Amino acid sequence: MEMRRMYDEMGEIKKGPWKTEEDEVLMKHVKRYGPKEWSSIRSKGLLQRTGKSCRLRWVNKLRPNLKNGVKFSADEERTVIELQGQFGNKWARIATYLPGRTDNDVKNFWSSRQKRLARVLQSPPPPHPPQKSHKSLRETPALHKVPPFEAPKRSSSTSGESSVTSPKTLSCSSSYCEPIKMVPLPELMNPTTTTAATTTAMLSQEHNHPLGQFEYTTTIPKEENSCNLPPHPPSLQDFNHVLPPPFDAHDIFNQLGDPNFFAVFGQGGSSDMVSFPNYVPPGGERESGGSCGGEESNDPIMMEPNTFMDDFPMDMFDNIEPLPSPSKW
DNA sequence: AAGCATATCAACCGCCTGGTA
DNA sequence: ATACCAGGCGGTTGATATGCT
Repeated sequence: MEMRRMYDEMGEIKKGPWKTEEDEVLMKHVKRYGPKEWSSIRSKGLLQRTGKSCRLRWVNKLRPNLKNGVKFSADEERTVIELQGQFGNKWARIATYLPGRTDNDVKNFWSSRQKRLARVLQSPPPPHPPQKSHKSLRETPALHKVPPFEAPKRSSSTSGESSVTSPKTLSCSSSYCEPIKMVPLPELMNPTTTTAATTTAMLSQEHNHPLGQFEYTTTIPKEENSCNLPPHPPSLQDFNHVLPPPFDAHDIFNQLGDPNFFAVFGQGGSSDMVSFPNYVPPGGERESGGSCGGEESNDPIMMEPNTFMDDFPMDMFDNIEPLPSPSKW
């Protein structure tokens, strides 16, 4: 009778949560034929699940050595953040650097993080002095254990399983940047590249939000031979310049309670000490120095991979997409 | 204790790609 | 050349768990 129910109705595709019996059938199939021929499971009448469903179940839940129910470690979090900056939303690719994690795991982790960022940035600022509520602590349990973010390693992921593709090396030049664009933030956010750009753009998600009108001045390389320099990474002071009172960038970032948050900018810093050591404002000290050509060096002005630049590609304004409704988060 | 907000997770959907008949 | 199919992937959704008021 149970089996009868399991099959729903004759010929129908079974959907929904998997039962233990189904898992066992699937495991048996994989044991015998390997993780393939998923469609044959149904055609043989073993299960009324689609091949896709079977594959998904195996990949996400039944495969050996999965870290099911284990929270992302600080290292894993950093890896995801770093690789997301490099690869974008290529979850399957990112997951290959995280043993025991699936693309679904990575996707869910990132999605949760984004929602949290969105929520924090949309909520009104806390009264001064800013204080961490129990609530925010609860909602970022793992993140609070994360030690301050360190500059991403250049040639390997934290998992050590394999190397990240050779990162872009960005160095400074004598003609660093000149400000050329004022970008209304509602236009800045591209849902498909929700990284650092998102964080900034989220501040203006809702037009009736006090932050709705604020604009962020970005910069682009002055000349072609300026080594494709990125817009300068913003400091909290930069955010404060554009945040209308009573908002305070420190408050917002403190609310996040997410030290790894700053990883999206490519530089470390806890919520208590935020800094972008590589950042020199246009017309600043960088004017006088800097190497060009992209070779590795110890030059302190050289930017690490996964920098702010990765989040703000040069053509980022070419494909502006409408923002999703905040209610959909 | 109940109700609400939020986080987490599992699974589905639709699109894309590559192989093959 | 093309139609079909299987599998892979990213986006999304719904259910459940958890914690707070």
